Amino acid sequence: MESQDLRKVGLKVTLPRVKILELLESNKTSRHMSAEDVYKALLEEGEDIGLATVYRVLTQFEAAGLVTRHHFEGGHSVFELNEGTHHDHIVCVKCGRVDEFIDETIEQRQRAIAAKAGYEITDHSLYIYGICANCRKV
Amino acid sequence: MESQDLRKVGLKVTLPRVKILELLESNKTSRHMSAEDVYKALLEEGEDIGLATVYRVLTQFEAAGLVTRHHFEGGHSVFELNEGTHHDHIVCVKCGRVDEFIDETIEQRQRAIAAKAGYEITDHSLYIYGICANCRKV
DNA sequence: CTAGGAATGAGAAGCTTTCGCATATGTTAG
DNA sequence: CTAACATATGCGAAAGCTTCTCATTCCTAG
Repeated sequence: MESQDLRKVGLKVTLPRVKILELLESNKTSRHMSAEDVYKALLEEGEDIGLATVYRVLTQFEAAGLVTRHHFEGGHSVFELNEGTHHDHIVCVKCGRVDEFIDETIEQRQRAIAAKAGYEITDHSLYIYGICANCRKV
Repeated sequence: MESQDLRKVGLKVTLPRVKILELLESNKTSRHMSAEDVYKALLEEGEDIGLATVYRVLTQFEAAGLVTRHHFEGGHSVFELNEGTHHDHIVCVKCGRVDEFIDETIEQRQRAIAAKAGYEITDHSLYIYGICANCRKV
């Protein structure tokens, strides 16, 4: 029940917010969508939701911890539904395949490094780029 | 001798390219400069180099492997002179300060993760975002 | 030294993202 | 259940960063 999720994080249950959350949860397209992707997907469903609203809602979702914003190359952001567990990404530079992983050792080291440098961590991003098994076969 | 570096990578030796390379190598300001930073620094030196040229030159330097482009939060890029050694970054989200670090444990874990997932690593990027000691004082 | 192709500068244009404001929509008290 | 209020939306305009266009200027090979 999405509306509960929204209420829980203190957001009014409005049609755009519900539709966007449904879309992200439906996972119809990809787990990683740009604001533009979301906007177009909604249009195709016949939902008339403005692009500005998509941005606003995604930003609110991010603030509420429902989604994570990734800064990919090309100067635009993509959003990904949070499903409880933090994870990092390993991306195939040939086919675009994305795998996710978690490594507690790395997490620990990051915290240690930040502490030593005098930073209070707000976020971090780790991307490994490589060629996946499939693409190497060819 | 910068002009040699430029010739080596197949770029004509022009005043803007020399000045920008000198600036990056002089390390006068910071190791990590946005195009705007470079533009302003050149203006202060009395060099009348257009912003468009700065972008063009930095993009060419990137293609030639002289600099690396980083995509930071906030939607802008910063450029860093390549000097052989790999390192990762920790960025202050308030003041934009950037520190660098190397952690062999993390490097090892990354290699292990990639191997397990069947990837052959080509590259990786790790950014830690946080608030630096200075900004937390305020 | 000269000619021709490449690079530059200035401003316009493109993209993503945000803002402002009138209107429409949830929510809550009655 | 309804009404009144605060909040969210939609639209267009605007802001920031980056790229493009094109006339002019600058390297470099001959």
